[in-house]
Amino acid sequence: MRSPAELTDAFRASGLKVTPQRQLIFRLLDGNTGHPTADRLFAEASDLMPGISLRTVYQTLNDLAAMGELGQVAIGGGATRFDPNTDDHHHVVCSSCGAVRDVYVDGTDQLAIEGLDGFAATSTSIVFHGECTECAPRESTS
Amino acid sequence: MRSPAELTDAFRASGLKVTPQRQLIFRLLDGNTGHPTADRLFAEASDLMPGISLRTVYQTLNDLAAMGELGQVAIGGGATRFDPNTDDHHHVVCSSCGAVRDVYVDGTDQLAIEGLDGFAATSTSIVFHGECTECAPRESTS
DNA sequence: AGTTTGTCTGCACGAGTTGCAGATTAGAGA
DNA sequence: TCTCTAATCTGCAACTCGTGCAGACAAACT
Repeated sequence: MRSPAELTDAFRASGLKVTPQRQLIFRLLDGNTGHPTADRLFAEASDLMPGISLRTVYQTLNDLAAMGELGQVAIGGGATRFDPNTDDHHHVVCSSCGAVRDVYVDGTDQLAIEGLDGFAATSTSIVFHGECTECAPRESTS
Repeated sequence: MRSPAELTDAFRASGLKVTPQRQLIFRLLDGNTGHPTADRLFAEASDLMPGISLRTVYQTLNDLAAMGELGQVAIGGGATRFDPNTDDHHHVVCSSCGAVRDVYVDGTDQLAIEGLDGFAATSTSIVFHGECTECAPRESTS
């Protein structure tokens, strides 16, 4: 995702208006590596701008995603996770707490895919499941 | 997923009962490569057994998944896709129609993952996105 | 066949997300 | 700066996917 200032220009260039609500969301996402849900961002935004609507948060996130400035991580189950990191990367998800972390994977071009059968794959998303350091069993201290 | 007959034994061995509804669902899943949603299976089941409840379909699918007989494919967006194929495999999803197909990927062990940072990854799921042969632009015949 | 215990159905509910409408405001032009 | 128009905001209803619950029912052991 580009910087809040650049997004401001990009929004106007697309005929979209730049409101205080949107600027706030730009700032909350800028450099955010926590892969927040819309609800989480709404909570953070509400602290800084009481009265902001959840609907507005969704609207802005969808706009950003449509512009390709924001990724959406499909882990199964709960709410959509948003990711301002638009680099070519993948994710690890903690099976216990649901934490998501960016990982960079090398060697995806060398994968031998069998069974494509005419299907043209244009992008790849890899999700690793495991346990984060917080949730990992610490020397079985039970 | 094992055969309907084997599942019958496995269910009973787990203290679960084997009902006509469950047997029907076993049969609908047996060899099914369409990655159906619960709703889709409910529609098919309803044709063969009018009056069957969607709740029962969910219940049975969850039981099968808990027993490890059924996989769940996390593509973003819609309903959960169920997959009776329990081999070590991955998926391609058509961006246009949402069709899902199994693919076998070789070389996942050679992937170099950077940024794990203590995170212990125990399983990997890869989803390729692209267009299926049905949806692919056919020589731009427009 | 009788009894126990899990299952079925139908419905209400809950999470996550989107559609809609009226009030509001960004931003271009006078 | 004032005006105008189109985009946006908020609040609420609605929608999708999935689960909890309760009473009727049936599988399967004895």
